[in-house]
Amino acid sequence: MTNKADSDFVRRQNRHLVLEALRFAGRAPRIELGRLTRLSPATITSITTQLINEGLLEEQAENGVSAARRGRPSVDLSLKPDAVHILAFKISIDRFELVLADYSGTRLAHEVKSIRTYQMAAEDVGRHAAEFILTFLNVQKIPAPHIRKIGVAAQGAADIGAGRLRWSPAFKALNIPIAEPITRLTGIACQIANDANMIAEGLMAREHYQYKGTAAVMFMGYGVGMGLVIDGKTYHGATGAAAEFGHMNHIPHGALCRCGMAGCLEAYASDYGILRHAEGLPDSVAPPSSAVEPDVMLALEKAARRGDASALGAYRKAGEAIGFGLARMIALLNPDRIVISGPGLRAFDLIEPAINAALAEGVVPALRENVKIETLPMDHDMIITGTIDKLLHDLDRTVFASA
Amino acid sequence: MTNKADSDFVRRQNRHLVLEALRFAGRAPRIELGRLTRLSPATITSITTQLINEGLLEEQAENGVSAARRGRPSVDLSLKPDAVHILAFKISIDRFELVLADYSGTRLAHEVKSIRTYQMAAEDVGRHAAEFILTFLNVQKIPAPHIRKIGVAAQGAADIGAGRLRWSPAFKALNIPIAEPITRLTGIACQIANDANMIAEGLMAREHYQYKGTAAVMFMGYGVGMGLVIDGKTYHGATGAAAEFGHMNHIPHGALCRCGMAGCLEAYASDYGILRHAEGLPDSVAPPSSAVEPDVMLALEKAARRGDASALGAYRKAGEAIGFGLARMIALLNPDRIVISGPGLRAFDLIEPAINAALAEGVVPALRENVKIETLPMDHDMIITGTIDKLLHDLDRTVFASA
DNA sequence: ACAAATTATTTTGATACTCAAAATAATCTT
DNA sequence: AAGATTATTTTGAGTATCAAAATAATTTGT
Repeated sequence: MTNKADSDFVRRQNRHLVLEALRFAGRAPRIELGRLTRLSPATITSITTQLINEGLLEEQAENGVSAARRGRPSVDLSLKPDAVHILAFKISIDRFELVLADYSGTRLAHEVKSIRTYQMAAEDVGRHAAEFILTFLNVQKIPAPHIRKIGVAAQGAADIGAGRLRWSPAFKALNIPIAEPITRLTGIACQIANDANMIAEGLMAREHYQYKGTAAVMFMGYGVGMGLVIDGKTYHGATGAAAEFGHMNHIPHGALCRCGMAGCLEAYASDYGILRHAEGLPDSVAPPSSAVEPDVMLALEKAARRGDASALGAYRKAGEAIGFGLARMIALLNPDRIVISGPGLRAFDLIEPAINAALAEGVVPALRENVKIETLPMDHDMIITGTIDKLLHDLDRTVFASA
Repeated sequence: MTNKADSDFVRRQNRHLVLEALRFAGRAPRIELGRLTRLSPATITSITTQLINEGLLEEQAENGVSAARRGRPSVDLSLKPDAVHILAFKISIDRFELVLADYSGTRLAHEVKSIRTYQMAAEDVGRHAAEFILTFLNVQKIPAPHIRKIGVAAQGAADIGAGRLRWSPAFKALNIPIAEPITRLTGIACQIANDANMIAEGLMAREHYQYKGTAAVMFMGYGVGMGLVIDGKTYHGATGAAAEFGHMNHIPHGALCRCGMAGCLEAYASDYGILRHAEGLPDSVAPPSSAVEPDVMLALEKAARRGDASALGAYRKAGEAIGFGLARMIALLNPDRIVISGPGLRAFDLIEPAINAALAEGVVPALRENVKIETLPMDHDMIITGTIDKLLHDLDRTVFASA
């Protein structure tokens, strides 16, 4: 059951609609916003003047486009960049990354720090993160109060409500508090999310203004992740740890996984899983604690392309794991789209036949036929992009939608 | 992105709220509706008088409850039973079942028909169904136009949009048109759904007025089904064939399933799968085309309780399949609740240890710990109940919520 | 028996929002 | 320079909700 509606709700909803339309379009005249939102010109005028007065929107001087047309020229509106600033913080193995962005989503500054994460004590992580943030803001000469929100994207299982990282390959420690210490030490609101979810977020936000379907965005590389978009919204599960596709069991009592369990999909299809098979090591060999170097994977790929049987076999096993994993996911969720991305895509042609074979064997054709499988060239930045998108959309919805 | 809001939307939303509150409460005075919906007394008066005038609500004479209290006594309102009538139609192997219900959800008539479904030609199914319905209405002396909607619940994969049954254990034929022929021949609007989804629907509607969580309702018996409730709404997937838990692959290249694939969970955990193992037959033996007789399963259960090793082994295999299936589902969806039901529950104590063992092995403890697993005694009627609930909720939302 | 107290419901008047239609603004065409 | 055309704003109407006041229907107390 949803909540009651009143005129306050109406205004919030429609303000939100206008903001999202403009975020999607980049810049657009009022008449176009009316078309996108289906609101009348009168209402658009009312809402946009309000938003301009609040400093969220601004008129763009040069329009150009309509110069050759008859009639009163339209005036483009756009989000006002300095309405608010946000920080996207990406945590991966031995690496902190920070990006400052404005309200329009434009990136203003970028900073990377190498830092030994794996052995870090749980209670120190937040402090290290906060120090990194404060130094960054100091260098950029931006006072912390100008930042409205920090979004942290990390590998592993995030507990969104508690702002903690339940488990992550970047850390040996478990249940690491992230959001609370950052907020306490910097004074800036902070939320945490899973990195694959952020990719899905960014992808859907970018491609579809009103995407209402169900899509699974898979991500393969040093690990295997997934972001789920269900009925047009990124799905986080009861505690924010949904779509742990990499740790969905593939073979009962199977290969040893980084997470400590046996038989996880990741233990067959991630960089280290593929490598372990290619090297002929038994499934019971413990995975390495740090990421596999890119050139090692490159060498493996080359070997496979030369026809090396054990390399080819390892890729085949990876494809079979992914294929059956996707088959299981399809049976459960009946999505209309699957998007595959990640650095592992480089060797996708070596994996794909096994994926397709497994899909043909693992799920009834009627269901299989109904899902479109696409690949998307990897862009490491997509996690940051998605985090920025999510932060801004959240602000639009929760903060700026209300008067 | 959602739709624009206007005063029309506000009224619809709040009318819906009032209807749902009353459906939940059964009967309640206006003041209580105000509390449940958070609408002001003035608004409740306005909405309820309108609904009464439209013949959807009525005042109840005897209140009784508040007789001993001071002040103006409250007047209970309730849904007016004869505002509308609906039909719930359950299709299972060799069996049609029809229930007539009124707007309050009260069942008015019930009819079962034995009919050979399995060999039926795809194009005949709708005609047989329509004939059954028309005969029923004739006997009950109810003109077809008095029925607002028919809801069909069937085993197997339903294509909700197309109103077809893609695949069902009740029929040998595939892609059977259901909704269209029924509507054409009876003149009554018709929709189709998966039976396990209807159980989930009924369960959630009954237990929680404002349940917002994510739950999986599993159903074990002649087959294995599942209904998913995601963020408080039953989830149907892109084409209405979601939650085909029974046909989620368990073991690659594994046991032969009714659906024609190999290795489906159902091939291990359904009646026929358990029986096949108990009888020591190889996994490649084709499943029977009709349901296993209940007394056969009862005999198997007794054998297991006597300590029969092959029977116990079969139950153990079933538990392992279910346990790993649930583990995979948990990794993917991170639900807060799992409800297990169905006739197979009778032997649940024989299966449970293996389920728990598989869960312990198949999913990281952090995720496992976060989900509550409950069992619910089977009530065959729950499919009908859920179908009625869904029909009425849909009517409340789509038809009666608008002026 | 009757006033006071109490609780439920309805009525009244104010406010907020969208929208259609009219008015105004700013351009191009001829 | 008048007319055509397109974008935006203004005006006036309509419909919601809501707070506060009024009314209704009881019980309690004397």
